[in-house]
Amino acid sequence: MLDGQDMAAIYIERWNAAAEAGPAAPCPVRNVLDKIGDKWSMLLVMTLAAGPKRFNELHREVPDISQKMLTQTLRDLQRDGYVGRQVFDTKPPSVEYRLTPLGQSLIVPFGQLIEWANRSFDKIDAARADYDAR
Amino acid sequence: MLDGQDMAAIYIERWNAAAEAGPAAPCPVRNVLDKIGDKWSMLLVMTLAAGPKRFNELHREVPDISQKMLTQTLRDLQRDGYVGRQVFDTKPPSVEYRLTPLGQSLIVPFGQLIEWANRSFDKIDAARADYDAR
DNA sequence: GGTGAAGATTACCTTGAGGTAAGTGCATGC
DNA sequence: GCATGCACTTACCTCAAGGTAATCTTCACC
Repeated sequence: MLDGQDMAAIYIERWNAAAEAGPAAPCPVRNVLDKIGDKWSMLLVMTLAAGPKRFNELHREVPDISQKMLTQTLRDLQRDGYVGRQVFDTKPPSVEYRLTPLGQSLIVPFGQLIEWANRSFDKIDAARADYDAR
Repeated sequence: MLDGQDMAAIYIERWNAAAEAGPAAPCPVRNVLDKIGDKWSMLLVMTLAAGPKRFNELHREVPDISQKMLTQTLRDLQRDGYVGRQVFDTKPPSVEYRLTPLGQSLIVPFGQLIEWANRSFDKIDAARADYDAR
């Protein structure tokens, strides 16, 4: 089992390798982190964790997202292999999105992070209040 | 032990609660994810995982970052309680940054994610190549 | 023949993250 | 007395993420 510092080393190593290789070869870890940082990707992944959903069904469950961003985020997730898209030849055609095995495997470590965030956010809040008081 | 779907539920629940409460109360989970998504925060945290470092020492280890962003990112991390800042009254004064216990505790789940990213990036690459071929 | 749903695409605009470059105050080394 | 290192700060600029709103196509329904 690796500990925190080993993970740190992996990230830094990848980052530096990518930096040397130039902008053409972005850091693979950053690649994943960018997805996690963006506003909708992980919310959609988590919504799909409950099972496959259709386009408008997703839109109803995540009403804040615009149609444009829903389409675009789903395309990105599909391109990276997190989500599969299946068109059914009904009239009008319906489209179903579901997590791929890769997408499902992300839920495990990502979930740990959610759990940490959930456990820690009052400490963060306290730290902020403390900092802002000065 | 919670499974992936429970974590999903936590995130979605927090998100919706924040959405209802209005923009004044942002989602606590998003808060953490935003830090993870930004370009420098986690790279600095991981760099500090090896031990306390001074300002220019950090700058030397992460040469791509600008002074402005280094200062700003460190301030943000300090505000959220991830890093501590200690000034030594030497001449010229030297400043040391180190992870707090909170910062150290983040390394564990974040490290899991790094490990996942590291294991999975060739699958992602393959998915992209496949997608782009069409 | 007008309306509405499904699953998008397009043009346009705003905001903010992050980069560049220069300056600051102080002290030591040459 | 000039340059250099430390730890910043400030002004300015750029670019891309994401929002809004309108439009499209095909079919079913009334």
